[in-house]
Amino acid sequence: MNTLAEENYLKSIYHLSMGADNVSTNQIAASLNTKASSVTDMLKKLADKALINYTRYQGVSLTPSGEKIAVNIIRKHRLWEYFLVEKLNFKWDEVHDMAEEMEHISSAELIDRLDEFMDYPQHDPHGEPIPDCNGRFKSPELKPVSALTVNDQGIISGVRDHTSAFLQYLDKQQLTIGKKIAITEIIEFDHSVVLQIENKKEVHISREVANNLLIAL
Amino acid sequence: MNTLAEENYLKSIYHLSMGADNVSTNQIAASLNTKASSVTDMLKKLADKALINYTRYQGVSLTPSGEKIAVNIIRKHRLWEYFLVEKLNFKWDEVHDMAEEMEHISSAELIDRLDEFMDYPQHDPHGEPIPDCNGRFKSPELKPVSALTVNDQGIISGVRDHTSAFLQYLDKQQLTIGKKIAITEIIEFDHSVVLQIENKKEVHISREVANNLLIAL
DNA sequence: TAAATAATTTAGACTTATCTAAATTATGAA
DNA sequence: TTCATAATTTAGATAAGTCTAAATTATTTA
Ligand SMILES: [Mn+2]
Ligand SMILES: [Mn+2]
Ligand SMILES: [Mn+2]
Ligand SMILES: [Mn+2]
Repeated sequence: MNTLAEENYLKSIYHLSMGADNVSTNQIAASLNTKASSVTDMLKKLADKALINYTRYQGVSLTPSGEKIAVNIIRKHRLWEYFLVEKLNFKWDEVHDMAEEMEHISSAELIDRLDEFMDYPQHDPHGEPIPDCNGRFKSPELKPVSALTVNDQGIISGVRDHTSAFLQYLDKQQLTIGKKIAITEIIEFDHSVVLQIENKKEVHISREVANNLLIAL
Repeated sequence: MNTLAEENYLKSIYHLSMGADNVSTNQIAASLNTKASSVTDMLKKLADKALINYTRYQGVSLTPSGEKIAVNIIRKHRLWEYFLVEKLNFKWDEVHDMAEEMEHISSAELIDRLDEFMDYPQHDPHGEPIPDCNGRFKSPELKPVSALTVNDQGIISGVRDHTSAFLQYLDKQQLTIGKKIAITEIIEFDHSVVLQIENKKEVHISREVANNLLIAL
């Protein structure tokens, strides 16, 4: 098995790989709140274990086995988040830190039973897809509200920012996962957006918010 | 907060304190599968943190704050074991190792919600009492079958041995928690015991088994 | 009560994961 | 293309937790 630190590095590299295909030492350091020199040390260790492709100064990518481990950690993270919200009634902005601990519980049998117990949920409380027990999942095509135009409509299906502040703001505006929205107006001056929620309430959101709210068309 | 290692030491000292009131270095080493010298190092650390009373060569006992931490770990261990058996359908011999990991999940809010979700169970799958959120619990007076005499009857309420081998044997004999039993005969030659389960099946158990099966009268 | 033996502690070393400071390599602006 | 700057790696420390081997203290036993 891998240590807790190794698992966190692999997960971080996996997430950072979504953007570019080679991840830099500094990116990893920033995402794990650690120093670049610590990252270099760990990269050597992960390369020795054949979990990453690493050549000095060139950044890293996950090998298939590294990716498999990362996806499994993410599966566990998202299933526990779903459990916390659906079974223990936590709010979607409260569960991330707990799941950061729970994702390291090792038993595969446990997580598969948990998956079954919750009836194989497809998405976590933030709209992220939950990999199945073989690590497979499909990421639906989501667009930020900021990429839509007037009269476009769709369903709120994810968030880019997972901070409590943002999620609580969305709660207050009733901009929660699953809600249907339609774009009413885009203010050119500041790129803020007016939208209508399920044919009722109208809300006016800033460009910042529009950038971080993801819609399935 | 305390490290995982510190928590395991406190829990071990707590359990060993049930017998005598001062726990020895070697006892702790044996229970944690480590070496006496490692234990000594940790005892100094725990004493510095005022979690144990320790003077060289004299063994240790928990301070009130050390005991509070230990009981909390035990609460978490037993609640997770209950969850695994009652919600995820694991067998009582399968859950201990998973709970050893889960007991270190730190959130108190999480464990209190889990407690509520399961409707405040009083005992874990092995019959051990589950401390409430204030650390309070009552240990019922239990006697091993080996301490009973012919015609005594009672309810199976706990086990001394938690190994898979023993628990699976009990399952096979239908000697499970909650079953009512009555002593039919005690064989003097080898101290084995014949007992009747809920007025039906008769089983013959060895002295060894009789010593490890606990009854509430 | 004095050895012998057992229990415990100390000394010194190792591993993992981290850090700061210094050295090296890469990059991009002039 | 050259050099200043940014990114990355190396060197050397530190802390937690563990180990083996040696030293110390306590306990038994004769
Ligand atoms: Mn999360
Ligand atoms: Mn999530
Ligand atoms: Mn247990
Ligand atoms: Mn138990």
